[in-house]
Amino acid sequence: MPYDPSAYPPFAVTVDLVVLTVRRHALCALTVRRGEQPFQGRWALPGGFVRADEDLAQAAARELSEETGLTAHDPSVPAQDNGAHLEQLATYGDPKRDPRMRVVSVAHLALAPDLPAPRPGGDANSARWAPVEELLAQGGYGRDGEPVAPLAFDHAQILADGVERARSKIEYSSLATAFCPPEFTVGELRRVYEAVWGVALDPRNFHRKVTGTPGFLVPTGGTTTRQGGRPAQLFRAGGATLLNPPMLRPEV
Amino acid sequence: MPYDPSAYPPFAVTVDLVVLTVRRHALCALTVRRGEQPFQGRWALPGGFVRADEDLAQAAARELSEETGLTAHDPSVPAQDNGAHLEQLATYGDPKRDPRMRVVSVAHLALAPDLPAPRPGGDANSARWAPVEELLAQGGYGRDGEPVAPLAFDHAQILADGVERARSKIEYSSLATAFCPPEFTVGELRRVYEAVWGVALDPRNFHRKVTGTPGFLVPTGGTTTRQGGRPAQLFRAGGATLLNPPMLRPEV
DNA sequence: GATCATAGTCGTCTGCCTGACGATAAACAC
DNA sequence: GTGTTTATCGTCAGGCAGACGACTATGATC
Repeated sequence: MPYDPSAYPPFAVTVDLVVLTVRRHALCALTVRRGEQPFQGRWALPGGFVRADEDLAQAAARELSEETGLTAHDPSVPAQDNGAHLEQLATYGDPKRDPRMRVVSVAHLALAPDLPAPRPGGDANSARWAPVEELLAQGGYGRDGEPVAPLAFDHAQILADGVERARSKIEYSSLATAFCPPEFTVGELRRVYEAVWGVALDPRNFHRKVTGTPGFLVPTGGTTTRQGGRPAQLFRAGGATLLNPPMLRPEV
Repeated sequence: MPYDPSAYPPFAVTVDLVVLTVRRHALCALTVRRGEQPFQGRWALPGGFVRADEDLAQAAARELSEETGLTAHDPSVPAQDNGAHLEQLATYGDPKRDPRMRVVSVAHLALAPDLPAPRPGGDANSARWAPVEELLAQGGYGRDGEPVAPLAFDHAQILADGVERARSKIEYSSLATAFCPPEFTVGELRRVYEAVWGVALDPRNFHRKVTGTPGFLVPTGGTTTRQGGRPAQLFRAGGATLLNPPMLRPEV
């Protein structure tokens, strides 16, 4: 198989982002409204072309910053504030996924704490956080009864894969803290798990589990009552990244 | 961000394969000798360009077939014979990973049973199964005392990622059976786990665990003594793909 | 201020799973 | 027959998770 660099088929390479957060007890994804054909006016995942001198991770971090203002965590620096977790998800390269030309998209998954407001690009109507439940309800209806158009391109599949990755990854890693602000309570962390998994968890067993896992949570000393009820201890994420034994997602 | 299809930077897209098998109690990977610059004469992972009308998975399956004669399992058809497991691993796109041009490589992971002989391409000296331990021993020495040159390009990183994926995936899935022939004994399956993880497992506890997990193994009724000792029951892989609870990799 | 609702935290109990390991079974080599 | 090898069954103790009772500390309401 002789290697002829001039004979390779030309591709465009993009990065698409599945940016997840937890808002009002629901797992939400960032979507942007497409301004051009194809799929004009439809919602899509944010993304863009990889530049000629850019690594894939750099391109994903740049797109994330452009769309949300978030900076990506450097994985080598564990306990960082004000940043999102960013990792490569999978690559999608069906020849017909973009009708215009051959585009291979390297999807990335970002997990972010709840942001004050969707500030993407400055354009008001062009971006929003939408519950993944609505986005993935194919041909269904949103919470307000409006019919929901499916996402552009193969973005519904990409989103589904990203959500599944997030759901399984918070089982055996401490990634759920990426959805939380720098300081958070055990109850807030539990509501993250409940929103991502879509189940109810026993507060007592959850508390025992997360406080008993070494390196998962570090108490800051402070307390808060922002959730109402008895004041709760505040924690920061500990250094541990892998939970052993893992959190178990309830069956059924 | 206006979308200008004529302004995208041109990329070449390839698939690279991490093909793993278990031979003589060791986890081995398929490597091919490079015939051209750069890295001429060095060992590399098999791979090649994605064709213009090909899906990424199709390209990976085609390369796998060309190099090994294996056909890839269709994941939608569970209990298939004479095929390898094939899944996407990750995508590598550092701008400098190929000195000639911008190449993005979508790496795939294939798990295959021990093959009679490496029959890649027909060229004798151009391909071999090598223990991953030797391939990843950076600047180390192989089993025969010969110094080992590291793999070409970033293939050592790709191989390491593939091995780690395989090691973690046999924990919670039934994928270890992909390393076994269609019918196999509990002891043979245990040796697969031992080779992939590089640890020794208790035969009695292992036997209890795998035979007690519903859907993992289906007895065929036959027995064999091909491993010596008392005849062992033969099994086929059951329909279950996820093991719950998982096999636990021993600590340290 | 008493009462209530809400959320957080600590304990107990039971069942399941795992790791350590003894014992037996069925083949082959000599 | 004896020894060696591998397979398979059993036992026991420790750890962890699910179910759930009890108590604590706030703010809201009357």
